[in-house]
Amino acid sequence: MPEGHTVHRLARTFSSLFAGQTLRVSSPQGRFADGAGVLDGRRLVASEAWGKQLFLGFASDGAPADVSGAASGSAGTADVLWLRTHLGLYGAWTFAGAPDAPEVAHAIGAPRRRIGERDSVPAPSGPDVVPTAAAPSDAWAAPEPRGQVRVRLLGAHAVADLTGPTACEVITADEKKAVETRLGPDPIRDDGDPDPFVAAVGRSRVTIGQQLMDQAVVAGVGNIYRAEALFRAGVDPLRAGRDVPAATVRAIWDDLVVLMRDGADHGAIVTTRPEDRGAGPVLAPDRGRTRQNTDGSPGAVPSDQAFYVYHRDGLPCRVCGSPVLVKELAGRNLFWCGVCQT
DNA sequence: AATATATGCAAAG
DNA sequence: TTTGCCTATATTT
Repeated sequence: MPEGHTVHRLARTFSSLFAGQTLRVSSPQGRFADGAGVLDGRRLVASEAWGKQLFLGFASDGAPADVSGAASGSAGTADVLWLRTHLGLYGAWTFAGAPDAPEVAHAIGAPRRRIGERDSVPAPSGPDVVPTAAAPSDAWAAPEPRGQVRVRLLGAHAVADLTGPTACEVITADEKKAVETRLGPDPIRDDGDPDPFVAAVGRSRVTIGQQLMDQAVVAGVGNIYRAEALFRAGVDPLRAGRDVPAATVRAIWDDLVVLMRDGADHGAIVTTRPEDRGAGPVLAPDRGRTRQNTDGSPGAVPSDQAFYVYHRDGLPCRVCGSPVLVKELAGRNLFWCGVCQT
């Protein structure tokens, strides 16, 4: 459910909460017991995102911290093990922290009702407070895991719980490289290169709508960014990629860079231009569906005005007024305006 | 209590 | 192209 912006935001959150710390790693649910045992007691030295993949690098305790993950080639990278996670449709990380922990969103991932403020619990002042490498400035105990927690990362002043991931495994640097090799460029990453994206779209008869969802073509785009970027570009999702001018494909990339980086910064997807948002409450009847990523702080834009076409089927197009269309394509709902997008 | 739904992916047919 | 999987939440029976 999270698209790439969410995962980049997670990578930043892990850096700010746990960078350089020796972590206790466990699997309360038990399904990741082996992997947790391997990582337990190691030090977090890197936190990276590529598309929807999150990579957390763990060095054996005592290795120098290098959370940028940039110093490849230096001694010490060899013994880094990586925790690769992918949230899939329902995965989510939830966080809780001591009062002195950096402020983070309570939950990042699948839409979750906010449970309240931080789930921090007063220290039991008993002997069973888990000691951590970097001693917390004051006593703090992590809350009990709630639900099916596959992995729990416990640091000096914060805890992160993962539920419902579609992927969760410990891999080597070589295996990480292999995963990255089959991913397309990521518009959020500084090293994201538009050329392979433009080339891939242009050489295929597969519809541009499907190609935007193909993580080997472009990494991090999901159903919302696909629908919204194509609307903003005025491109019919059902057009064959090779029939879309390269300059238009390149413009879509440039737009994705802006939209997705903004999403990563703010924690919410907003694609509407101010002039296209309704002044008052938009007539959209509430169909009981989540309209927007709920991670991070709520943006200034009401969630029912954040999108042009995503989940707006049957409602009037914000630009031309004709009803927004929906169709199932390759198992996912595709939303678009049949008039504005050609 | 059972069912429907979700911003995803990959293996099987 | 279809199926299976991972989970929490809202809606319906």
